[in-house]
Amino acid sequence: MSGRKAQAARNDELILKAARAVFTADPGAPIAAVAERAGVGISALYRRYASKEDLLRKLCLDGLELYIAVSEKALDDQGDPWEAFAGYMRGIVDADSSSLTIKLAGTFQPTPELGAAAARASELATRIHARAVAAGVLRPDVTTADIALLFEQMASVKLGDEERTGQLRHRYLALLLDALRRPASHAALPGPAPEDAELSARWVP
Amino acid sequence: MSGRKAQAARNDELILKAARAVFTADPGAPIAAVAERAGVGISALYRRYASKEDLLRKLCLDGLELYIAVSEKALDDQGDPWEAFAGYMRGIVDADSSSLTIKLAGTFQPTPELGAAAARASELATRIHARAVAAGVLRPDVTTADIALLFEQMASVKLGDEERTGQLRHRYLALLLDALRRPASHAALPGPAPEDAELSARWVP
DNA sequence: CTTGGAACGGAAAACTTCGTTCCGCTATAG
DNA sequence: CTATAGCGGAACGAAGTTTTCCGTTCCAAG
Repeated sequence: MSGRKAQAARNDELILKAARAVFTADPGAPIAAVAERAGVGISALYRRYASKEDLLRKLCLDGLELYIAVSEKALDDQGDPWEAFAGYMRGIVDADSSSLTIKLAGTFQPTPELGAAAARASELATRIHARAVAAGVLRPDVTTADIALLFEQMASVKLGDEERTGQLRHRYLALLLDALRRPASHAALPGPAPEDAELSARWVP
Repeated sequence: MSGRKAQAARNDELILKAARAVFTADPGAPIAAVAERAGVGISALYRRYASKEDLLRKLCLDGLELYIAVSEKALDDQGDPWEAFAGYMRGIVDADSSSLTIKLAGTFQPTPELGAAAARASELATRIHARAVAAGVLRPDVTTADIALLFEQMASVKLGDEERTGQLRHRYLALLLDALRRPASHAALPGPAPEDAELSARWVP
């Protein structure tokens, strides 16, 4: 398979990848930024999606499905209960679906399909949470909804490039897991702490 | 004191309060939103500030000064080292200066006065952190810069009205303090956990 | 070869949003 | 009574964004 058709199929992926990156970094980014990042013209976008909202919906759904996939894998893990739970949280933080799913929510009309996926994601999160509580490895006064908000807090961390941001998110997730775990067991924090220079870089426009 | 002059003096305060509330909720809000919230016309704003940037600078400086005041009060606290540190963190979260100071940074040309205030704030934060570490009450692998990023994470929590948001921030701050404290001592979480309805409310535009 | 049309690039149209200005009005100070 | 500080909000102009549109390219079928 090659030629024009192949190029088009490649662009499908290219555009989605670019859109995910751009809107994850800035949920209010213009469509032109996506096209530029994908290395295609604007019309290549509009050939595939009827409107910006359409593209946003697609991204949101993809994000939810990734979330669901990570959750299902975590539920399959029948090993150490705490490690299964911690692995779940690390997986969700890596998936970075909060950024897209939450921050884009409210910017478009949700479809039934999207609602169904959200319900499924919520159900899985509840099961994972319940299992960890039942196993006695999770602080019992933290609820499923708490976990959801904590994910958003991890997603709010943004500093430097994508790699550095991920590193820092895991650093604070480790701190959080320390607070969440029962019985307590304080692990070392991963990744280097932020440098002052990293912080102050945000002060210059 | 009454009459026209009094009304103007009252508007001074009204406008600043409205601006703080509006830009805290949405750093990119239009100036018209501030006027509406203050219950005044747009010209009342422009009589006091030459431009939007001017107003933003004023807010940022006020936020930094509040931060400094809270920090100085914490440094004065010569009681239990952990309580002094925890009180400091609770104070900063209540002041909610991260939302204004950080999220507005980079949107305007900083003045020397602003730079000086930022330097002073940073110095105080370092002193407070160092004191807590020296007293052995703070997890030693957490740096001053870590604390700054953790403040931002608390500030990223936004759910329901202002009161509910504050409540939740303190809930997660308590969790965080649990992870930060040495030797470990797990306190109960304050405030009710988020309800599912609170979370899902964000899905409807 | 030729050619129909899918896919594309990118300029321009159409629209939105926002900061700022301006003008007419009101109520007070003098 | 009058000059004017202070104000409300419509009007304006500059950006910025989404969407359309049209000329071009390139593959594949005849």
